[in-house]
Amino acid sequence: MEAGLADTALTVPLRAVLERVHAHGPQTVPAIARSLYVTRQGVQALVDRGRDLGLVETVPNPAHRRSHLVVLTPAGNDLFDTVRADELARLDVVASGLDPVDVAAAVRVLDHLILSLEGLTHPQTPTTSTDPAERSTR
Amino acid sequence: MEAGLADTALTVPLRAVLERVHAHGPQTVPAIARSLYVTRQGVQALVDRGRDLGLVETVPNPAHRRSHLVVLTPAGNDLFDTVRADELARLDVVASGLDPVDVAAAVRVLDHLILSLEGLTHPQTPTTSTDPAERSTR
DNA sequence: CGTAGATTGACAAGTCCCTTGTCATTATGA
DNA sequence: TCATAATGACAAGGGACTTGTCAATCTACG
Repeated sequence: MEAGLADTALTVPLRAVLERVHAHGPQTVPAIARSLYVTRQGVQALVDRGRDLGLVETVPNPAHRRSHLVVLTPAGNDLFDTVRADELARLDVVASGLDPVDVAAAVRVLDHLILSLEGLTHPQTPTTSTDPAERSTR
Repeated sequence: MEAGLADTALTVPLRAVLERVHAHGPQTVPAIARSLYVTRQGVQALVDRGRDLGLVETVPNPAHRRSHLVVLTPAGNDLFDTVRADELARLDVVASGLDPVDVAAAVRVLDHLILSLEGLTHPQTPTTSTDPAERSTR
């Protein structure tokens, strides 16, 4: 994945933030942090850099006066689409040697691992858990 | 995995170095670095810390006057065994909900991914490639 | 309605891992 | 033998993450 980011100003964690906003729409910094299993302070630094790069911006949040929503700018959206297309092109080469049945099984295993490890390492609130719809994608 | 290291002086990368030496015996720093896809300088720093902790030591290398071999001390070996046992205990809980057939398929997929991505990102010498026997373990 | 507790923004200090770069020393192979 | 590659050692720097703190805001309950 890093290879596809080489020509851009993105890093892997920053790409993860963009992906999250791209897939789930405007969110607050703490919401992104919870979905990525890191602290809000760390995500805040990534968002700040994304804003400096003109890839994201913060808009008022009707549900909270101080906690703004992070959204993609047109430039950020375009860049993410480009990076994503680049990754998929590389993946096609890799996928050519894979059995779709095996891939489906692998997805089941990894989904189970994510859920199990989530239970092992974060045995608290199951409320803000990761959106299951995010997994099993492609 | 990090959870199992919480009580120890280990970090995830340092654990990886110990695992490599544990599984493949005495090796030079550059050899470990190649197997982990990082630079020898980075591994050298990890080995230095491992030595400070009394977990590894360097012994003369009959094949090279300056490039010593990294080996586990008894303390390092014991600690790794303990950590490993701890991890397996946790894994048993996770594995209870997994279909062995799916796991086997997942291993095939991941092996393919490792090899394919290795080809994509390191399109050079296939000589010092990762030992295939290391994968598909348990 | 008011207040206690939780969440959030903002700022700070610090650690860990990894990178690139350099130079002298040692190995390797033509 | 000699050019090239690999290695050790030292350095500088960056990126990501953590913990800690305090004030402002939100939420829920009495």
